[in-house]
Order: sequence, then structure tokens, then C-alpha cells
Amino acid sequence: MQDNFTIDVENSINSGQVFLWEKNEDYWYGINGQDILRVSSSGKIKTFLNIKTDFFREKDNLEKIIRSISKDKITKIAVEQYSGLRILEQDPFQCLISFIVSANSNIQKIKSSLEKISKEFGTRVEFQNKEFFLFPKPEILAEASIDKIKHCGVGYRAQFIKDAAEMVLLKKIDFEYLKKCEYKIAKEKICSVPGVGNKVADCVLLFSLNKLEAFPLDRWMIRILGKYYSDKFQLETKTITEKQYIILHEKIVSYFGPFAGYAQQFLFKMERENYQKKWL
DNA sequence: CCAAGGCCTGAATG
DNA sequence: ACATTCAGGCCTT
Repeated sequence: MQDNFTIDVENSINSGQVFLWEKNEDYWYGINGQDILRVSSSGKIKTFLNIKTDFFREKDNLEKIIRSISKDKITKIAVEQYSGLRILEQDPFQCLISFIVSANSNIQKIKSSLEKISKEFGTRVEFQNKEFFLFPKPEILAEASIDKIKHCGVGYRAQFIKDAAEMVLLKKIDFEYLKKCEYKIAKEKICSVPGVGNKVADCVLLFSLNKLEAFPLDRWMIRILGKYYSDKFQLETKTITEKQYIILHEKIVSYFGPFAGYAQQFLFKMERENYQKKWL
């Protein structure tokens, strides 16, 4: 009964896209902005606010996307091995703060910091007889004291978080607008947030703003490109400059196509599993 | 434009 | 033990 396009909830959540998720018996529970999602192993969602969300992007035509990104042996293997892996569509503000926190860090610590932020600044609610803390609203983080934010273990990123929250509050960053406009415009805008460079911007664009051509290039992806694609994208240096990032991204999109972000997610997942890296 | 260095933090490594 | 390195970058000089 298992077709090629069944959602693999476990692998989708455990792929470095989201952090405030916990498995409890048969369900995954996750904070998504002001909502909480309870997801069954088959991908059925019940939410705290009782609203419809397309968290697993079921609007996407996976058959078409997979056909489009399967350009070579490596992607074919990754897609086959993790066929149920999905790009998630999460709350943009939470996503923005999450990836600002992620810079120069690792999954376990990102998770711990975000949990502290939610507990310190978010609203406590009960859902399915369990206690949760929603993700704090922009106005709360914009008004918060730097010391209190630092206390969540985010260090120098505290000021970035506060400033980012203020920009969202003042609509200098308008997520609804960014969702509609094209990749380049949205990227430029999101990069104007302090603490947001190319990599963080691409994560936010791909995981919350509907930009499937975003292709976050972190250390892992650079490693993967060097390992499997050195013939296609020559990487001279280990750390890439801003300009190199832009050029590389253009080459990537012209190779993988408009759904390059999906290719990134499959490759990233595969490589980290090969190295047995831990997830949530 | 590019390269180098600093930065919070906590777990892993020597 | 204690020092150093490293982890899913970004910013300033």
C-alpha cells in the first residue's frame, strides 16, 4: 500500500529543518509559531488552534519535483533512499529566529536554546493533556532584555534576535509579502536582518517562505558538492565568500532546476545519515 | 572585492 | 584535570 509519495514523518522532522519537536508514544508534537501540531506516523495533523496547515507541503507535485531534481546517480540514490522526505512549511518568524540561533552551532544546542526561549518568553498552554510553550510573538522578543535572551544560551546572537523581532514587528520584514515575491527580492530583504547571511536566509526562504529554489549552502552541503559534484561545481576554497555563494547558487539552480531546494534536502539528509549525525 | 579574526556555548577530543 | 577544537555563520576590520 506504500507508494513512492507517502510522507515519511520521522525523516522529515529529523532533517534539520525544525527543532521544537518531540516524539511521544505514537505522535510527534511540534511548536509552530502560535500553534502546536500533533502528527501521526502517517502524517495526519491535528492542531491546537484547529486550523488547516499544509505543513508537509502536500500542494507540491512530488512526482514532478523528483523527476526534475533527479539529474544524476547521487540524487537518484538520495531520493530513493529517503523518498518520503518533505520540505516543511513552518511559521516564518519562528523559522527566522531558529536559523539566526543556528549560526555557528549544532542541532542539539539550537534545540536547547529554542526551548529555553519558548519557556522564558512564550505562552504556556495545554494540548492533548500535555504542557507546551508556544513560540514567543515578535512583540515579546522585541521588548525583551538582552540579558534575559542571553540567558537562553544564545550568546552574541541575543542582539540579533531582538533586532530581528523588532523588524518583524515594525513590518520592515513582512512575511506575507516575502511569500509572494520572487526569490531574489525576498532574499535581499531577509539578508538585511542582522545575523542573517546567505545560508540562514536560504533556510528561511526554503522552509517557511515558499522558495523552492533556495539551496542553503552550509559546511555539509559544501562538503557534499566537493565530494560528488567537483566536476560540475569547482570549489576552490573551503570557506566561501559572499560572491562565490551567489555564483555557486546560480550554477546549482541551473543544474538542479527550480526545485533545487528539494535536492538539497535529500542530499543533506543522506550525507548526515551516512556520518550518523544525531537529530532531535 | 577578499582574507583573517572574533564571537557565546557546550560537547568532544587531546 | 585542563586546554583546545569544533559545530549546520555572520560581521567587522
